[in-house]
Amino acid sequence: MNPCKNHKACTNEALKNAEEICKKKGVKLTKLRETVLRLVWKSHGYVKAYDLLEDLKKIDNSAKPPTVYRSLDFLLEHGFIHKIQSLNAYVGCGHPNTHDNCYFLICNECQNIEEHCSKNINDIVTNTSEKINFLPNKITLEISGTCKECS
Amino acid sequence: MNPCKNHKACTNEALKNAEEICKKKGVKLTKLRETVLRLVWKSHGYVKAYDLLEDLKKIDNSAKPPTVYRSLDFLLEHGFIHKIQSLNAYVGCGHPNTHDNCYFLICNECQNIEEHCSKNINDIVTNTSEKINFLPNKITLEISGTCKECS
DNA sequence: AAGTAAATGTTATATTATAACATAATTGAT
DNA sequence: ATCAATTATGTTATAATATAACATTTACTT
Repeated sequence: MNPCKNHKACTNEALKNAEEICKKKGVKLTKLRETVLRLVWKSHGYVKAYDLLEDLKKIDNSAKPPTVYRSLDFLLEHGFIHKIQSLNAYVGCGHPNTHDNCYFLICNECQNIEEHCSKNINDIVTNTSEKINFLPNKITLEISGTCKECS
Repeated sequence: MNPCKNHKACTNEALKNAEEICKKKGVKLTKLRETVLRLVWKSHGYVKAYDLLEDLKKIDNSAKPPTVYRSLDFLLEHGFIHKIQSLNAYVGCGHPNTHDNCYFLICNECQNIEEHCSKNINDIVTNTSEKINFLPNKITLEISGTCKECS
């Protein structure tokens, strides 16, 4: 899954997108936040907060849990990463301009995560919910299984 | 949401179902497991593991985290409860014989959870996944929002 | 009754995340 | 440029969630 030809390019694009969006929004992608985003993007797999912390410590030994969680919070808030609830893990967002209607395919073998967006699925969920007068706010859809390459 | 007329009846039915299914499967719904299941069913809302632990301690002061988690594991394994991944919480399953294709509507106001099943949603997810040769194994679909009564 | 498997008890610790307060950097108004 | 305010980061401590490892008890099988 996600056999990207050139992962450095993926990462750089993600970083560039984040920069642009921050600029547009008037928020700051500080050095720390950028570093954390880069670390999240070290692969197309998911990363765990305390693994990020270990990675950060290699750069700045004084890093502590809040260092990581604050950056993660910022990155989540602005849609540069997503949290995978079923794994307590984080993954970079490949299309941070439109982070609606997303769901995640999680390969149990290679740990890679593919983010998909489907207005279709989103509409069905929304319609079904509204039929019973439930007003949906946030949809968490995570599908674990085995990806093409691993099966 | 879930304005059940008689929650005692809900609970008793859940307990009865669990008993029957255990009998059929040849597994044991021990006193402890039954107690935990009853505690999970104290409402239609979700419960947190350490709240259950507090509840259990009122009955048996020697209860400890593994006491709760082991029972939860058993109840999860046999489909008597579900884990709500986005909340790290647990909720009773209202129809434990057929716990496929389920998703959860979580009201942010009243904390109640309604479990729904839709072969429709499940099929769409499955088809969409398979189109890209992803073999789905487990689908986590959790929708938080506001229920009819709370909106 | 003895042996085995399953369940529970118990201690300790791992993992994930946040609260609370201190300091530093940045911004914006004067 | 300076001060005040805001934002970001540093730091210490601890809360919240979950499991590992081993001991004991209970239940089941023969």
